[in-house]
Amino acid sequence: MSEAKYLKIARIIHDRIKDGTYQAQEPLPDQEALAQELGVSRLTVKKALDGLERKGLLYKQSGLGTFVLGEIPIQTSRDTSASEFSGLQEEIGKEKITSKIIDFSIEFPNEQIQKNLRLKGSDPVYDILRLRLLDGEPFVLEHTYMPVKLVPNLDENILKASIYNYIHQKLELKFGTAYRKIRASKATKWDQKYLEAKQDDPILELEQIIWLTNGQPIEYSTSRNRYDTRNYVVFQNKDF
Amino acid sequence: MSEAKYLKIARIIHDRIKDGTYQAQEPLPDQEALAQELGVSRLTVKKALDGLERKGLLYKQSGLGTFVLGEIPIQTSRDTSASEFSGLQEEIGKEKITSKIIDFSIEFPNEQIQKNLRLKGSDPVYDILRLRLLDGEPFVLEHTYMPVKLVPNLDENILKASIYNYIHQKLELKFGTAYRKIRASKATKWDQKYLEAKQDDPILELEQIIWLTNGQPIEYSTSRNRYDTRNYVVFQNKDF
DNA sequence: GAGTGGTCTAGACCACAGA
DNA sequence: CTGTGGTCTAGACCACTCT
Repeated sequence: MSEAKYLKIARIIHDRIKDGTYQAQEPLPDQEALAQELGVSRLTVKKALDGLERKGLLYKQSGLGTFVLGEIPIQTSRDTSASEFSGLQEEIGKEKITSKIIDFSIEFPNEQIQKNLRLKGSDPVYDILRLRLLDGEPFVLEHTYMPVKLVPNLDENILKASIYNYIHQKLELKFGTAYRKIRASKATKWDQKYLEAKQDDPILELEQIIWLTNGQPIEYSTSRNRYDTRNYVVFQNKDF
Repeated sequence: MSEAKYLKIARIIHDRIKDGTYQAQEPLPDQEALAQELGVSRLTVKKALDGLERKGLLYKQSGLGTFVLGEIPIQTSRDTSASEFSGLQEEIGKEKITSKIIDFSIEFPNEQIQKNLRLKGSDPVYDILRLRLLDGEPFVLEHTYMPVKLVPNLDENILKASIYNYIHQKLELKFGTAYRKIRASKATKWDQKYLEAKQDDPILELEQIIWLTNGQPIEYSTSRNRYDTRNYVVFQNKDF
């Protein structure tokens, strides 16, 4: 089975919401009817609907039905989901994002990095400082630590392209979970130099640890964003 | 049935992780064994584990087992989940949070508010500006719009206590979904006055729309946080 | 009472990891 | 090959909403 049925069903219903077959604020056919129509069990339909509910496309009311949520007024195309694993290139587009390597070295981790990446002092890490540019304009300053043993043979060509592509496609590693902390902070001298932030410009900072599906921490990083070009978005649903 | 079985099972396993019965990085008993022990079907156990996985307590590896993730190094008690509906009082504690009402009026909504709350121009809204203090120190400046028809009889006593308590317990309304946008911005004169922010202090801003379980928007609000006392946290899991 | 979504079961088969 | 989690089914009962 190449793809789970419930994912196919979810895509079908997703498409129907997008193309207007199911209208905003209007109810979908009930789960049993969808199950019949699509040739699966009701539970499989429910699982598909649960996924779409988490994504914010619909909501369910026990006893009443399943409804299309409709457009979210404050949502814009510039919003960055805080719940995605994709790198900047996949998120925004390969053509638009370029990277400048400011620093790239291999070192032994200090105590904080050891703790965050669950390493010994003798396990070397990459220490990567990259400036990411959007249409040639400074966008994000990323400081990334990764264990060398998990990401062998990292080089400048990969850094200039996409680390995530290398990890996912070449090394075939999969991200499992991430803990992300978002805060505002003052512009440092580096922000002023590389992001071309003014001294009193705020910075939107994201600090995160990413784990592989096998529970190993693979990345500890800090992203400093220009305040005028980026925000993070969270969609929250009861129960989830 | 007062509470779903899978929620009880989840709590039991949660407790076992907390009290060290299941150790970090170690596997839990397999789903079938847990099902036998706890007297439920395997699917019910899986549902409980799925919930704990979303919360970040454990991760699963198909073919291998279910493992305890363990402590998250960068997590602190000050972290505010960006995925909760609770108000400040429930989050931080009734004793520590006080509120000062800066402005409280009823008005007809402008176009933006009409769109965000899905209202007509003739549907009045509350326009509430509150300063929330933590241990007497300025903490968050909240600007909230709510439809009058959904939240009748709001008054200053409620605003000084907890709006969310009133909505949930007195009106018995339930929040269903929320779309939250987090950004950094510069301190305005109001931030300087009420939050006692300096002119060049950054502000951590959260803009959100909250919907009830029946799909009606009940709140559009903007929270301006002092940068040195608050951050938002997102936990992300593959598939979820 | 009728119709909806939520939960739960027993049983089956699949995909995947490791010996 | 064995053991794990992932998916799927058919059928059942429950809680909830509205008429």
